[in-house]
This record gives sequence, structure tokens and C-alpha cells, in this order.
Amino acid sequence: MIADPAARQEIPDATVARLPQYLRALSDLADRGILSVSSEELAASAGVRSAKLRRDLSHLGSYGVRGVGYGVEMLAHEITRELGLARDWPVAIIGVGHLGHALASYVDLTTQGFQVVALLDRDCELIGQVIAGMVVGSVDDLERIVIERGVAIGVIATPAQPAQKLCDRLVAVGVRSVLNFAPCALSVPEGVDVRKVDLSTELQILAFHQQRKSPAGHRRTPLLEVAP
Amino acid sequence: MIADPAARQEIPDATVARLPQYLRALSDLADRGILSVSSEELAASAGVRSAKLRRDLSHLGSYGVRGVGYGVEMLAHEITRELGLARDWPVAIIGVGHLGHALASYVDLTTQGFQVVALLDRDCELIGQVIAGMVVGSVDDLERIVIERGVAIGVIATPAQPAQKLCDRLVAVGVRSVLNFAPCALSVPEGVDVRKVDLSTELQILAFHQQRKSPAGHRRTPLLEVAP
DNA sequence: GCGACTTTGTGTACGCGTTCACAAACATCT
DNA sequence: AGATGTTTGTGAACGCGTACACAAAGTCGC
Ligand SMILES: NC(=O)c1ccc[n+]([C@@H]2O[C@H](COP(=O)([O-])OP(=O)(O)OC[C@H]3O[C@@H](n4cnc5c(N)ncnc54)[C@H](O)[C@@H]3O)[C@@H](O)[C@H]2O)c1
Ligand SMILES: NC(=O)c1ccc[n+]([C@@H]2O[C@H](COP(=O)([O-])OP(=O)(O)OC[C@H]3O[C@@H](n4cnc5c(N)ncnc54)[C@H](O)[C@@H]3O)[C@@H](O)[C@H]2O)c1
Repeated sequence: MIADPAARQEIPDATVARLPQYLRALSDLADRGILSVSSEELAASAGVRSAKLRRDLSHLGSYGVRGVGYGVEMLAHEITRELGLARDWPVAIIGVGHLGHALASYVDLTTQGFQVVALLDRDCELIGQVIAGMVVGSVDDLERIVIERGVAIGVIATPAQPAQKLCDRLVAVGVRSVLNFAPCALSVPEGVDVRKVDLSTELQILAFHQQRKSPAGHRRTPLLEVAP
Repeated sequence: MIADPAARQEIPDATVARLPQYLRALSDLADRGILSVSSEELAASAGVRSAKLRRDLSHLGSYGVRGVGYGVEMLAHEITRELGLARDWPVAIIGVGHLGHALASYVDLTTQGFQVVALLDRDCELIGQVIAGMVVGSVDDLERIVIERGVAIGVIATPAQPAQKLCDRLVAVGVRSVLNFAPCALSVPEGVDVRKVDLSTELQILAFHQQRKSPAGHRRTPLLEVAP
């Protein structure tokens, strides 16, 4: 009984990773009252090439009109549905330090298909405190809270050391999606998705390219470079 | 016997993106007093396959010893040099809200080739306050501060709306590496690198896969799948 | 010194994603 | 209705990154 074409065929990972950008661009257009948009315009808003955008959207189906473009509202709705944001996903944040605090206060989430339903920490000073309108719970109650509140996505914002064990505990009680901010690789069984966000890595990649730009040394003024 | 060619040939982007992971794994090994490591072991620590690791390292040169493995200290040093982390890169953080605050307090950075030399915000309440041992400056002084302190990397942690303009101002005074936390695409001239970190995008990607896992309907995770 | 064993570095094949370029499809105007 | 113009959706070619498999190169034991 699949009413929707949600199970049409596999959507490439690279495409899935860009759908959120398209969705955000579409939301901006909708806010400005724009009803229709061409692939050229939408691609520019999202920072990609139009051919790539059209190829991506073609994986969702034919939602455009030749000679006109895409209906903003309709396309936004389709992407929302495809990404599974029609309902709210219950999210738990483990580790309410600097980063966890920022994440908990990130209201943008609540308007985009997610709801933070649990904040957990080990620190007795934090447990019981109210942060972003939610009481911090004890990490000792992780299993009970995750089950009770139907947590679908776990966010790990603790130091690296306890991350693997916390991840194991989440997986053991049914969490199959984990977002990891700790600077370490997590190993999970088949069927569990882990995505990692690592500020240090991003900066180091920038540093690599920056070094290539100014190979000589500490000079700040850009010198002419030999471009082959 | 190959010389010491830092500018040997182009290192693939995909490889560069993994070098930080290898470096972190090597640091852990070094802390545990391990002197030598095989590609199999190091790959496991970093969460990749050994063939991929060896291919990646081969782009840096031949730093392994057949039949033995790689010298931990030596390889860490080589990667550090290749990434340009031998010196400290001056970093400016624009926007000292929840996220900017967390970033400023992220001490891990200072031990890894970066130094936060400026915190800038627009909010008069924040300007003048000391956060993570640094006085918050006014974003009005962005140009002066960036030049005076030799900022090489700019981190944008403001809302999306002012992000493009702030980026333009950074680029105008010589910043050629930008890390963007605002949920929007930044357009920059040739020669400037922008990397984006987007929590919402990551969660939405997880939601997509999560939806595919539980296609049936609105059932919460059935109460516990017990493995005695 | 020599054979057995270990591990690297890489030739090669393959699959995925991107890009180009264009015919098909639709709207609009006369 | 037909001509004209615009934009989508996609076949096809290309390039990059990954995975396999193994010869080369080293160590270790005797
Ligand atoms: N601060 C940043 O900007 C930033 C950026 C990227 C990544 N990170 C990473 O995110 C993680 C958190 O960073 P942070 O700055 O918030 O650190 P933090 O020290 O401020 O917060 C860590 C929190 O985790 C809690 N914690 C520790 N062990 C725990 C356990 N076993 N169970 C539950 N909670 C536990 C601590 O009580 C603390 O509240 C670190 O791994 C860090 O490397 C931080
Ligand atoms: N909080 C999170 O966990 C999180 C996660 C991912 C992305 N983000 C993004 O990071 C950005 C910041 O998030 P936040 O939670 O820290 O928001 P915030 O509102 O707490 O902080 C924003 C800060 O930027 C400052 N600011 C606004 N306009 C400015 C300008 N023109 N120049 C200088 N400073 C200016 C504000 O004064 C404020 O201090 C947002 O774009 C948000 O979408 C936040």
C-alpha cells in the first residue's frame, strides 16, 4: 500500500546531500512570494550548476514544466516529503557542554522537521538545570528516556573518549541515526547511519589549501602566481 | 630515494579531507607510546579501508617500510607539514552567539595549528566582554582587526542574512579561507576557499535514510527489540 | 646468507557523479 | 492553429575516487 512514489528507486547519496540546500533556497523564494523558478535561478540560489540541479530533481520525478520552470511551493513540498520532514523527528542530545548548549538553542531545527526531546549529561551540576526550555537529564537514564520519548536520532556532543560507548548504548535501544560531533570514528552495526561533523577537520582542509596559496612564507600581500 | 617534495603533485581533495583523520589517529597512537603501525591497523583506527589509506599516503610519498608499516612519529610529522599545521593559523570568529561562543571555547583548536585571534560581533551587549580569554570586538572594526592581526581564516557564525556581506568584507581585506556556519551559500571570487558546516543538512540527510528504514508508518520504534 | 613471511605501493578495472549538449515538451503570441 | 521561444529531462562522454589483487621490497629466523 505505497500511495507515494517514495520507494521509486535509489536516490544517489550526492543528490540527497544537496536536497536540503534546494529546500532552503525554495523556502527563501516562497517567503518572497515567488511562485515559479527556473533551474538556472534555483541553482544559483543554492550554489550549484543548473545541469546538476536538474539531474538531482529528475531523481525525484518530473515536477517541472518545460518552458516555465518549477513550482516553488510544490517542489518544496516534494523535497520535504522525500527527505522525511513531513513529521517531526525526536532528537536526543548527549553532552550539554558548550556545543550541546548551542545545539539545544538552535531553534531553526524545530521549524524544520526535528524536535529536541532530551538533553543528557553526566555532570551533576548540569542535571536538573533547564536549558532552552528543557530539563537536562542524567545520562544514566539514557536507555529509559530514549525508549520513552521515542528518540530516533542521537546527537553526540561529548568528548571523544566516551563517544563510542554512548553510541553503542543508543544503538542498543533502537537508535539507528547518529550525528557525531566528537572527533573520533564511531563503529556501528549494519543498518545504522552515522554522520560526523568535525570543525577541526574543516579548518585543517582550509589550512592545506591556504598553505598552497602562500607557499613562500609569512607574506600577506598576494604575489602573482604562475597558473599553468 | 626521493627528495622532500612538498609541491610534488596535486593531492586529491578526497585524500586531503581524510588526512586530518589519519593525523588524529596517529596522535592517539603516539600518546599510547606506539612507535610503528601497519596500514591495516591505522586504517581501522581512522575508520577506512587499508587500501584507501595506502593510496592516500602514497600521494604524500613513500614513508612506509614494507614488511613493517609506518613510523607513527614520522608519518604524523609528514601529515602535519603537508596540511600546513606546522605553524599557527590566525583565525577570526564573526558572530559570538551560542555557536560562536562554543567555537571560541574549543580549546582543541589551539593545540592543532590554529589560534583564535579575534572575536567580533554586532551586539553592543557583547562587545567588550571577555569570552574564552579574549575581548569581543566590534564588527565595525573588522577590516582593521583582520589586517592588524594577520587573520588568515575567517569563521562566520552569524545568522544567514548578514553572512554574504561579512564574507565580502573578509575577502576584501585579504582573507582567502572561510568556514561558514550560516545556512546559506556564499559566493566568493576565484582563489578563495569556502567550506560550509550545516547541522540542519546533516540531520536532514539522516532523516532521509531513517525514513527509508521505517517506511511503514507512524509507529514509533516498537518498544525494544530485546537481545538477551 | 637464504628462504619464508609480512606489508607496502601500485597497475588496473569498475562504479559513481558531473558536465555537456540537445531533442522533447510546454507556453505564448500572432 | 501554427510558429516561435523557453526550459526541462536525459543520453552520452568524461573524470575522479574506490576496491581488488599482486609483485616488489623489506624483515626475521635460522
Ligand atoms: N565547542 C566546539 O565548538 C566544538 C566544535 C566541534 C566539535 N566539538 C566537539 O564536541 C564535543 C563537545 O565539545 P564542547 O566544547 O561542548 O565540550 P564541553 O567540555 O564544553 O562539553 C562536554 C560535555 O559532555 C559531558 N560529558 C562528558 N562525558 C560524558 C558522558 N560520558 N556522558 C554524558 N555526558 C558527558 C560533559 O559533562 C560536558 O558537559 C567534543 O568532542 C569536541 O571535540 C566541539
Ligand atoms: N546553534 C547551533 O547549534 C547552530 C548549529 C549550526 C548552525 N548554526 C548557525 O550558526 C549561526 C549562529 O547560530 P547561533 O545559534 O550562534 O545564533 P545566535 O543568535 O546565538 O548568535 C548570532 C550572533 O551573531 C551576531 N550577529 C548578527 N548579525 C551580525 C553582524 N552583521 N555582524 C556581526 N555579528 C552579527 C549576533 O549579535 C549574535 O551574537 C546561525 O546562522 C545558525 O543558523 C547554529
